[in-house]
Amino acid sequence: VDRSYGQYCATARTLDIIGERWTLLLIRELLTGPRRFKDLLSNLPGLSTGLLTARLKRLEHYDIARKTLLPPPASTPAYALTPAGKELEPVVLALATWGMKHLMDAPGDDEVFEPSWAVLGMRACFDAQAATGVRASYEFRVDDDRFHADIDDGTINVAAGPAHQPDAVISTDRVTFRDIASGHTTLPDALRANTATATGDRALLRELARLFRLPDRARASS
Amino acid sequence: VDRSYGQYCATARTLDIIGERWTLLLIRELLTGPRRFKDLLSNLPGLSTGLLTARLKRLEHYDIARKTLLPPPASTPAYALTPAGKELEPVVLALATWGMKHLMDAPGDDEVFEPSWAVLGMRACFDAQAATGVRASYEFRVDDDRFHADIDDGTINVAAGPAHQPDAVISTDRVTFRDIASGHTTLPDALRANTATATGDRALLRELARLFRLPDRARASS
DNA sequence: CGGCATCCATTTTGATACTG
DNA sequence: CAGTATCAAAATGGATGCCG
Repeated sequence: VDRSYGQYCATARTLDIIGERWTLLLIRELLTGPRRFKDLLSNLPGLSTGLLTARLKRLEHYDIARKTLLPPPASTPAYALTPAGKELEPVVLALATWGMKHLMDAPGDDEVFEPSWAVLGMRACFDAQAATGVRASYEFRVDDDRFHADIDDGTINVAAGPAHQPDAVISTDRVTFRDIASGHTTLPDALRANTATATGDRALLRELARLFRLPDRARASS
Repeated sequence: VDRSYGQYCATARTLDIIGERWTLLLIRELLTGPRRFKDLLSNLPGLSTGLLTARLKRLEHYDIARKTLLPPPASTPAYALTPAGKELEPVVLALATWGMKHLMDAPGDDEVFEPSWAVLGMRACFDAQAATGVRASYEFRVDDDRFHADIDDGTINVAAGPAHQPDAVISTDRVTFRDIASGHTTLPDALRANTATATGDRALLRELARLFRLPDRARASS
């Protein structure tokens, strides 16, 4: 039940552990914060409860994720990455970066979308160079979901949940947000079309386009 | 036969294409240069001819690899990465970096090892900072295999084949090379034990330890 | 050598029903 | 809600035979 590539190679050994189907997407989910069993299921359509259990067990066994309790008043079980698990972020961001450059044509009719995925997208698109000396806190409200990006002199922290002291707040719906995140429209265009609204520091809002750069699209193979 | 995650997400789309078993290891092989069908088979024990054919077809379909002819006098068919395929190097290096830090205990009795894998390891361990202003060409001879690393002011190019004008040449056997690459011994120790020999620029040989740094081992979970 | 095709045993998966 | 248990469908692997 434990199929290994049988190679003394760092890449192969990593893939022995996290190379199975669903595992890297599961890690993607956990990279934006602790998640409950049912939320993992609903964000990974097609994954069955049994397989999710097996994957989580495996991640626990290798000290990549851990079962925890959400802080009160929730006090409900959830899964969170360990430090070793968080160190897999470069792997997921590298996959995302390549995908953004080569694969992000229009969404398929049957493709689902979760705003939290764009949280990782922002980490991948963040331009640390452009952010030197910049200090800003943005809050994003997408329907009922909200998350925030805190930027401080070349570093960024994007996570789920509201910002503590946002300098600017952007509100929009899921479809518009998806189109902005994928480069099919821009925030200024959405503001003009009234599908998005923004409040707060005007100058910092204009900075957004400079801080997050989508890669030039290279091709659109199917 | 084409199972997709069905998510509008760059990570998921990338995994739709290269997430199947064997695919990333196949890309690892091609990242060190064009390879013939039989060499791919022999470096990926357990992969069958039919599955290798299927994987190569898929990579060709997505313009990640291409079937080419090796230059004369060989003139034999081989597979090489396209530019888009080479851009997957950060993915493989990220996997390797994590694996080196967390998983590289002693080799299992049944684990195979190919020196070419260490070529990628060198790219992953290369410290661009430490190499500013350094210009050097190293050749490595591992039994009959040879490859080279050319360093020029913070950039590195590691590939199979001999160096054009090596400043230093290191010769050793596969086992010793494996132990050096995995941090279980060091080049100076191997030289003292006469399991490795080195000729050429002494100063540049000493530089090696500074240019390539293995990560601190974090744990050794099985 | 460089593949493609076929057959078959074994694993992995996906869907669904079920329990504390 | 958080999982277990079950079963059918699909993917994989290994061997082998064939052909240019």
